[in-house]
This record gives sequence, C-alpha cells and structure tokens, in this order.
Amino acid sequence: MNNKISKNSIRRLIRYRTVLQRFQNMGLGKVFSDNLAEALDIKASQVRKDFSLFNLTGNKRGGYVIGDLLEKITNIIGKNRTYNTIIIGAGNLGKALLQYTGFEKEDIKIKAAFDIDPAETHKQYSTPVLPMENLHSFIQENDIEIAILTTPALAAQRVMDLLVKANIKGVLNFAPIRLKAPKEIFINNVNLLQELENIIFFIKEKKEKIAVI
Amino acid sequence: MNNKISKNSIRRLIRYRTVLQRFQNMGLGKVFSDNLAEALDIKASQVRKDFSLFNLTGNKRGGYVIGDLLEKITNIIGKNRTYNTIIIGAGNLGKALLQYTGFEKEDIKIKAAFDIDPAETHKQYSTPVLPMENLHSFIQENDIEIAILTTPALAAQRVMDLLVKANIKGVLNFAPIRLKAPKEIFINNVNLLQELENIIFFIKEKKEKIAVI
DNA sequence: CTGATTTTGTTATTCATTTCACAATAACTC
DNA sequence: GAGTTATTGTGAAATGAATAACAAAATCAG
Ligand SMILES: NC(=O)c1ccc[n+]([C@@H]2O[C@H](COP(=O)([O-])OP(=O)(O)OC[C@H]3O[C@@H](n4cnc5c(N)ncnc54)[C@H](O)[C@@H]3O)[C@@H](O)[C@H]2O)c1
Ligand SMILES: NC(=O)c1ccc[n+]([C@@H]2O[C@H](COP(=O)([O-])OP(=O)(O)OC[C@H]3O[C@@H](n4cnc5c(N)ncnc54)[C@H](O)[C@@H]3O)[C@@H](O)[C@H]2O)c1
Repeated sequence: MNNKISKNSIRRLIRYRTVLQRFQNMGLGKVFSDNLAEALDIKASQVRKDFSLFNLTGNKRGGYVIGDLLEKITNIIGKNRTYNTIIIGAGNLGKALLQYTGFEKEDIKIKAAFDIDPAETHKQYSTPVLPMENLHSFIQENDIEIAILTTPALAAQRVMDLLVKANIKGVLNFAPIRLKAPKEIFINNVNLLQELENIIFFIKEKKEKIAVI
Repeated sequence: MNNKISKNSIRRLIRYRTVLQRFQNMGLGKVFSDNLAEALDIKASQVRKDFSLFNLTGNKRGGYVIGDLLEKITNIIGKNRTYNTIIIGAGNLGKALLQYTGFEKEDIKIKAAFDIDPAETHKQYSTPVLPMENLHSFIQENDIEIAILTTPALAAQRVMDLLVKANIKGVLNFAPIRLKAPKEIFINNVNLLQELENIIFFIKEKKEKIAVI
C-alpha cells in the first residue's frame, strides 16, 4: 500500500465498523456507501474514498457484503485478539470504568486497577485493585499493552514515567495535562472539561456573529 | 468579522486559555506566540493565525499581555457566567461525573442528576438525584442549558427527545449512539470505546506497512 | 537618535482532506 | 441479450488547514 492514511480515516473506519455491526444485528447482509454515509452524516464519496485507501472493495451495483467488510476492517483495526488493559487511579472515574462491561464485549479486557491509596486496594471488586508497587511486574507478567490513566493531574506524569519504564504501548489519559513520553507510545487524551467548554462556545449567544464552519 | 472559524480553532482557543491560566498562576504577565505554541506542541504561526481570526491582538516585540488575552478569550468562549448543567443517568459514569469537583471551578455547575430507577433517586448526595418526572420542570425552572447524557444507549434517544422538548441547548453524550435532534442543539459525543480502539489501531503490529500521517 | 533586533499580524504558499465527476461494470428489465 | 440503471472506484478539482515568509511596528543598545 502506497497511500497515506490520516488519523481521521482511521477514526471513521472505527465508526464504520460500529455502524456495520448495528446493521448486521438488524439482519442486513449488504450496504451501499450511501447507507454508511447517512449513518455517519458524511458524504458517500468520503466512504468510498476511505474504503479505497484501505483496499476495501465491494461490487459494482451490488454494494458491500457486511460480513466481509467487517472481517476486513477488523483485520485492519486489529481486534481478533484480546487487548489487556489496566486502570491507574481507582477513584470516581477509574471505578466507573472498572465496572463497565461494554469493553469486555469488544475484547478489551481490564485486568486490574492500581491505586496509591491502601483504602482502595483493600476493597474487593470482581477485578482487583492493586498497590502501585505491583505495577511494573503486573504489566510484564500479564502482557498489558494499554493503560487507562485516571489519577489526579498532579500524579499523572509520575505514573506515566512508570508506564514508560514498564514498556506500555498506549495510554488513554483522562488527567487534564499533556503527558510527556517517547513518541512510540501512543497517547490519546480525553479532556471532559474541554468537551463541555466546546459545547459552551456553541450555545453561547454571540455578540458579533462568528461564522463557524 | 468575515473569516470562517473552524472547530479546530475553537478547540485550540480553549486550550490556549488553559495554558494561559497556568502561566498566570506561575506569576507570568506576558507571553509570546512561541511560548503558547510550545505548550500546545503546534507552530507559532498557528497561534498567531488563530488569534488573528478571533481579533486577539498583542504588541509587536512585546508579545501578549496574559490578563488581557484571558479576558478576551473568555469573552469569546463564554465563561464569565455560570452554565447550569444536569446529568441524566446516575449509574457508574453519571455518579463519577456528579462527584467531580473540577467543573465547578470553571463555572460549570451540575445542579442535579436524574434517573429512572427509584433506588438511585432515594440515595443522598450533595447534589440531588431526582426522578425523571421532574426533568422538564427542573430544566425550565433552573435555567439548565446543558445536559450530560449517561444512560444506557437504548434509553438515550428517548431521553434526548425529552431534552429537546425542554429546550436544552447542548448535550454531552456518552451513550455510544448517534442522537437525532434539531440542528440548533449542539451535541458533543464522547465514545470511550472508540478512543480505546483508536489506541489499538496505533499499537497494533502491522502486517503490511501502512503509512499513517 | 540610529540602526539592529524581536515579534506581531497577515498575505502567500504548501500541504491535506473532501467532494465531484465520471468511466467501468455488474445487475436488472423486458 | 440489448439496453437501461445503479453503484463502485479513483483521478481531478475544490475546499480547507497549517506553515512559511515577510513587512511593519515596537523595543533595545549604545
Ligand atoms: N471524575 C470525573 O468525572 C472527571 C471528569 C473530568 C476529568 N477527570 C479527571 O480524571 C482524573 C480522575 O478523576 P477522579 O474524579 O476519578 O479523581 P479521584 O480523586 O476520585 O481519583 C483519583 C485516584 O487516583 C489515586 N491516586 C492518586 N495519586 C496516585 C498515584 N501517584 N498513583 C496511583 N494512584 C494515585 C487516588 O488514590 C484516587 O483513588 C483526574 O485527573 C480528573 O481531573 C475526572
Ligand atoms: N461506565 C463507563 O465507564 C462507560 C464507558 C464507556 C461508555 N459508557 C456509556 O455511558 C453510559 C452510562 O454507562 P454506565 O456504566 O454509567 O451505565 P449504568 O448502567 O451504570 O448507568 C445507567 C443509568 O441510567 C439509568 N437509566 C436507564 N434508563 C433510563 C432512562 N430512560 N432515563 C433515565 N435514566 C435511565 C439507570 O437507572 C442507570 O442508573 C452508557 O451508555 C455506556 O455505554 C460508560
């Protein structure tokens, strides 16, 4: 493959899969680029362009076979195996994620949580909450590739450094700070305050009309 | 103003403010486009371009006065008043958000949560969890502009319809479905599973090398 | 006060992404 | 099975976003 693929195409690819799974559950066997476009609120040509980028092909006039498409997309995104994950910081948010069963279905397994506070590590959940001392060895021994970071912002960089040492591959960071790490570690930031502020910008009554594209 | 402003510029504007506040807390009085660029890991010309779009001006050779800049940005984004917010669905995630104090600091006030389950509405928190019957009148009477949607996906559209009826202005949606609503209501989706899948794509060892730009 | 230096603000340029447009072709119609 | 229609796949065109480039202005040095 020769073509450059943007992060946006990948985000869309993930959404295509979500939608395709829904279609499949509804009993459908085929889709047209049209249907996918409508579901994602984009243009059909965008769908076909993306597919072309990833060498996803269909049938002229016949559209795409959902089953085939799902198999190929899964191959590209990478989900016919389990990805082992841990949560660091078993506070409000960490525990909510720990309790959530929706990841499991998708073969993202949360193997443990970690916390510095002994009060947390002594509680019993179906998934254990372990003390930070165990972090390094646990990552090694359980083939952990992804960490979800839900400590306070102040602790986040310190934890990140530990994760780097333990050779983590990717991090989903909820702490509202920009983490420093070698660039081969993929960090995905989720900043909920900024998501709310983004809403505020759009609902705010504008003094001077600002055209937003 | 004549120029089109992209959603990206707005996202960056929100980040500029975050960084500027940090600088201010460190006792600084002025910044250069350089400093902001470094903090956000973008180019200085991007910062100046954005500022130009929003008519944010500084002083040649003198940089920008942080205080002034913060005031103007706050004026644009809209945060010298309080935004009243509710949470719908007081489950794992809803309760984590309810407990979080970081929004309050930024004048985003969570006034109540709502749940269909009487077991939830009878518990006592510092913020009340109310039954769904009260939703409409509560929104009206408490000047609620933003709703955070944390019900299961199956209930989400039904709840959205209620919110539309009650004239909500913006929604932060955590349920993994695409909500339908009139376009003047701003919906911001957070899909944590997709954020994790995005990480998986990037950490997955590639069979055929795909160049990601 | 003059010239050198720094930094903004904006225009031009480059680079990236989306959309268009249409040939190729598979499927349907009669 | 000839003609019509629907839909893909992709190169070209249009649009959009980021970066570079630089003139203008402010400050500084001596
Ligand atoms: N809860 C929310 O709704 C919410 C919303 C937006 C952002 N966030 C961010 O997510 C993060 C977590 O938020 P929260 O509300 O769950 O906080 P929290 O205080 O409830 O939980 C943080 C947990 O991290 C643990 N911890 C602290 N230092 C640690 C360390 N060095 N190593 C390991 N564990 C450590 C604490 O013991 C605690 O259990 C914060 O950075 C917060 O800003 C949370
Ligand atoms: N918890 C997580 O970490 C997590 C992660 C990713 C996505 N999500 C999504 O966020 C949403 C909430 O997740 P959760 O884990 O908190 O679920 P949850 O089941 O713990 O909580 C959902 C709450 O919504 C309430 N509810 C159900 N129907 C309702 C209705 N019609 N009106 C009002 N309330 C109603 C339930 O009583 C329950 O208290 C889900 O859509 C889930 O897919 C959650």
